[in-house]
Amino acid sequence: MDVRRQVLDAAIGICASAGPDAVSMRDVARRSGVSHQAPYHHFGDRAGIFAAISEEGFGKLADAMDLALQRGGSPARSCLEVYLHIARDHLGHFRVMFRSDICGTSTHEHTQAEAGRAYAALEKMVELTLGRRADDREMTTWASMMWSLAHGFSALLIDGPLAAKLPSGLLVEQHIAEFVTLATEMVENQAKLLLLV
Amino acid sequence: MDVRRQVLDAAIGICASAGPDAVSMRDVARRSGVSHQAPYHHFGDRAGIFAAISEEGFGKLADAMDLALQRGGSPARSCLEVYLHIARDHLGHFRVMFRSDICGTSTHEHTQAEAGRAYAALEKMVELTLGRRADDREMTTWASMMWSLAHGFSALLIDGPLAAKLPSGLLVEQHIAEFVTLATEMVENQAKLLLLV
DNA sequence: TCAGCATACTTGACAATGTCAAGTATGTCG
DNA sequence: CGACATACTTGACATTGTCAAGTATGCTGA
Repeated sequence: MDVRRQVLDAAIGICASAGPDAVSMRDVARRSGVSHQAPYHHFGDRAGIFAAISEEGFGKLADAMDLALQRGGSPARSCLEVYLHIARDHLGHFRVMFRSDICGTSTHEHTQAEAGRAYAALEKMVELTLGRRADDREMTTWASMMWSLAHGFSALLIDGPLAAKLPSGLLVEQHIAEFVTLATEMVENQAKLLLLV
Repeated sequence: MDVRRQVLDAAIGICASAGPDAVSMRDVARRSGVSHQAPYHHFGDRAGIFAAISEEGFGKLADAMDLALQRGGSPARSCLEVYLHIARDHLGHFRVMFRSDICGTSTHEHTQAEAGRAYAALEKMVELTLGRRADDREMTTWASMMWSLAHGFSALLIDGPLAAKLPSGLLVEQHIAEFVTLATEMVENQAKLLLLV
C-alpha cells in the first residue's frame, strides 16, 4: 500500500545484493507493482532515492552509537562494534551512505542532518576516550582517526579486497574481533599517554 | 594513435572529475575519435576498462610503497603518506580500485596480481613497524589496521563527508599532516609496547 | 454542494546507453 | 597467393532516466 516504502525497500535490497549501480527506477517501480513514473513522484529523481536511503542509514548509525555510548563500557570499542554492525547488517544502506556522487548535489538537507547526528556521536566518543575536552584542531584529528579505522575496515572488508586476504581457516567474525581489540587497545593507550604528558 | 591508451586516459579523466558512474563506452569512444565499438575490441566490456584502470592504480601504489620503504625513514609514516599521495594525485584510479562491483566478476588476473604486490608492500611495512616477524594471525590484524587507517582516511576525505567537517581555517594539507603524525605515533607506540611484553 | 486544488499516480514519448551481430580494411606469415 | 589475426566500423535492439501531459481521488473553503 505504501508505495514510497515499497520502492525504498526494493532499492535497499538491490543495493545490498548487487550494489547501487544496479538500482534502476523502472525496476524498483516494477517490483513495487506501480508504473515506471510512480517513484519520481516520491523521490524526484534517481539521486532522490539514494539520498533517502542515506538519510535512513545515517539515522540508524546515529541512534545505535548514541545508545552504545549511553550503555557504558569502553566508548571506543562500543562505537567500533556498532559501526561494523551497522555496515554489515544494513549493507544496502551502508553502500549508499558514502557515495555522495549518486546522492545528488551536496545531498539533501535531511540527509545531512542525520549525518551530523552521527558525527556528533563520534565526537562524544572521542571526548570520552581522551578523558578530557579537546580543542577543535585535536578533536578533528582524533575524530578523523577513529572514523578512518571504523570506516576503512568496514569498506575494505565488505567490498574491498580484505576478505580475500584472510588466512585460510580464520573466520571473518574472528578477524573482526581481533581488529576491534587491537584498535581499541591502541587508541586507549595513546589517549592515556597524552594524559601523562 | 594508440586507441587503447586514449580510451583509458579518457575514462580515467572522467573518473577523476565525475566518478566512474559517469563513464560511458560511447562517450570515451567519441572523445578518442573512434566508433562506439572500438573500446570493446580492447577491453571486452565496460567492466574491462575499470579492471584496466584498477590494475594501473594498484601498480602505481605498489611501486610507490616499495620505493618509500626502500628509502628508509619511518615505514608507517612513509606508507601512510604514499597512500594519501596516490589517492589524491591519481583520483581517477583511486575511485575505481576499490569498486570491485564495477570491475567485473572477481576482477581480472593482472589486476589481482598488482593488488597482491601492493598488499605485500603493506605486510613488509607492518613487519618493519613491529620490529619482528609476526604469525599469520597477528600480521593480518595489523595489516588490516594499517590499511584501514590509510584507506578510511583517504575515502572519507576525498569522497566522504570528512572534508566538510574541517574547522574553518584549517587547510586540508594541515589536517592530513596532523592525521599522519597522530596515526604514526600511535601505531609505533603500540608496536613498542608489544615488544616490551 | 460544488469549484478549485493538491496528492498520487498513469501513459506516452525521446535521447542515450551497453552490447550483440556482422561487416571491412590492413597487415603477416606459410 | 590465400588463410588468418588485428583493429576497427556500421547497424540494430532492448533498457534506461527523464520530460510532458493526462487521470482519478480526496480534501477544503465558500
